[in-house]
Amino acid sequence: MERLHKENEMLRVSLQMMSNKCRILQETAVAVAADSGSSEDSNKRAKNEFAQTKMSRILTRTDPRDFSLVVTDGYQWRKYGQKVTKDNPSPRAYFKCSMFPSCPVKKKVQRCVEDKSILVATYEGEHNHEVQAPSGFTDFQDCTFMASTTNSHSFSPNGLNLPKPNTALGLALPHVYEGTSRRPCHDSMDTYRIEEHVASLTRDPNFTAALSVAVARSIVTLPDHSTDQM
DNA sequence: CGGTTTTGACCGGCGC
DNA sequence: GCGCCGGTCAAAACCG
Repeated sequence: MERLHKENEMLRVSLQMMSNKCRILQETAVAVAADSGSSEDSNKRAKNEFAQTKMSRILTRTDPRDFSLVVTDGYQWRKYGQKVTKDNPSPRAYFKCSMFPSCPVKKKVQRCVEDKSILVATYEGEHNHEVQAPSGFTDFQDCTFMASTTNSHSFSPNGLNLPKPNTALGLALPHVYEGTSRRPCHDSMDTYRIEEHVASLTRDPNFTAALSVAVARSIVTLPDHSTDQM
């Protein structure tokens, strides 16, 4: 019984967080537009990178007072370098996936020039393993939204091999598109569509309902030892 | 003690 | 060829 109360509370908190994220997503779509126009050179480079390897980007809004370069996404990362780049005074951190020694995935994390409260995480490659089950459901909550190069406008839930519990959330949350091999990063029309899309979603009571279902399902799919005892 | 982070050095690609 | 710049290495420090 107590567990049920806990789960209800968890569901309520999760829903609250999801709706917050929708707001964040809307805010950040604007930030992306501002950021993408900041450097032509980096755009060119980014375009080449996107064309050559499977890359994706996650934008995370953090506390402006928090200067750490940590983007929680369910994977374990080992930092192997940090560098201050020319076009951004904020240092860029380099991470490798440390869950599997053979996993080729790399991650670069840097603060947005325009809005230092936004962390831009660029993922390179694909994980060749499953993500470890998070110690708590909220461990994934910091992973706000993502841009998959393989499926820029769809609601593909697995752009980064996210685990099953997140799949439902992936279906509910749109991905922020930032760039593909065919299209430039500073596609204002895309940003506009994202904003429009998110705005409509946040106003849509059906979306909220869908979120409830998605969150509920994601909790159900988590291993629940309570069933052993009940 | 093992894993992670920090940080200066090094390397390779690219533009001039 | 040279210099700049981004990315990586590796040793030392740090931490649980």
